[in-house]
Amino acid sequence: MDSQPLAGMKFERNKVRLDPELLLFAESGSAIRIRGDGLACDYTRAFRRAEAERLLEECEKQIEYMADEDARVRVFGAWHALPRQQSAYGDPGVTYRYSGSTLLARPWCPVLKEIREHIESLTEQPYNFVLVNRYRDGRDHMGEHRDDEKDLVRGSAIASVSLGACRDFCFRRRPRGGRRSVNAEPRESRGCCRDASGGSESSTEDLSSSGTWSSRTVHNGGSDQDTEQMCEMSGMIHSKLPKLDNWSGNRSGAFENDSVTSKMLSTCQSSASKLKCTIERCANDIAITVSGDRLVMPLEHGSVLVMKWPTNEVWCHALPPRRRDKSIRVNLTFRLIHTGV
DNA sequence: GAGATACACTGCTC
DNA sequence: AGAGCAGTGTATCT
Ligand SMILES: [Mn+2]
Repeated sequence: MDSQPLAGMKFERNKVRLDPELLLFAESGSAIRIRGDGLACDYTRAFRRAEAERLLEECEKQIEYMADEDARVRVFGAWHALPRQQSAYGDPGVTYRYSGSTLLARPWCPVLKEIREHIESLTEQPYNFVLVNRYRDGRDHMGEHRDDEKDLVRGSAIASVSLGACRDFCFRRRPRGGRRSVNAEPRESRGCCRDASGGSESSTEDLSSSGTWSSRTVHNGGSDQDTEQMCEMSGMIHSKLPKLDNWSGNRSGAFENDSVTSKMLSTCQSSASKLKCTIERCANDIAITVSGDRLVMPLEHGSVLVMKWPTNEVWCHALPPRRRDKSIRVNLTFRLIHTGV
């Protein structure tokens, strides 16, 4: 479990199975921290309700979206309209490429500037770009993907601010689009061997010491040396980012209970042996569910989810349709993009 | 230049 | 009827 040489470690996809029965509840108004098995995410409320409402209103007034006819992507050879509205803002000249498309940043508008400043101070990381996705109703969605663009500064975090409708957000380890025959793994029991008892309190630090993810870059010729460098970088940012412990004051209203009942103020920790992932929560009421190999969490109005390295190296995420929902959601993903210089 | 990848869809089962 | 998986059938990037 400790110090093996990076080069000697092997990542085996699907070796680690999530406990399908795991269901975690917490009280709301604060923070969740997920660590382990390649996941490194922090979640908290970033704005109190009234403020979030105002910000959403301003976003609706100020943000301009691509014309529908421009919002198209090509996937698996076919062109499709995006199942959502999209736009991009950022520092002058910053562009972001994904899935063959190039987005050119519009100059910051006041509300995005304001939100960016708040999120920068909360996460202690600068951002020079924000991708805006507007989900008109529960039919709008986003498919599984990783934010693994080369334009992103290696090891930097992505801060995802949610305004409006609460929608589920899913993480999945499995690769999209199963390779056929050649690499197909021999069927392996997909059943839930439920021996949930195990427990074996994994420590929060298994992220940096365990080898489950570290030797494996994704499927593009990253070297072990790259990986080591990223580990170092991640360590740096890791030490700066988790401000969760300091949030118990009234800063940002993170613990203000103006919309929910908040009971426990103690930090509790849960872990599932199969998940090898630690979930810490502070007085929280959102439910994180793990079923099969999916981890699902609702993203509330006024919240921020910080996806840190190495989350996007291995885990896909998606915003699946929720067809019963009728209301809009605006999502802002703040990013740090390489500028040519 | 070869090999991996795919922010989308449909079609199917439950 | 909604949710979630499987399989894309070809351009693009490394
Ligand atoms: Mn994303």
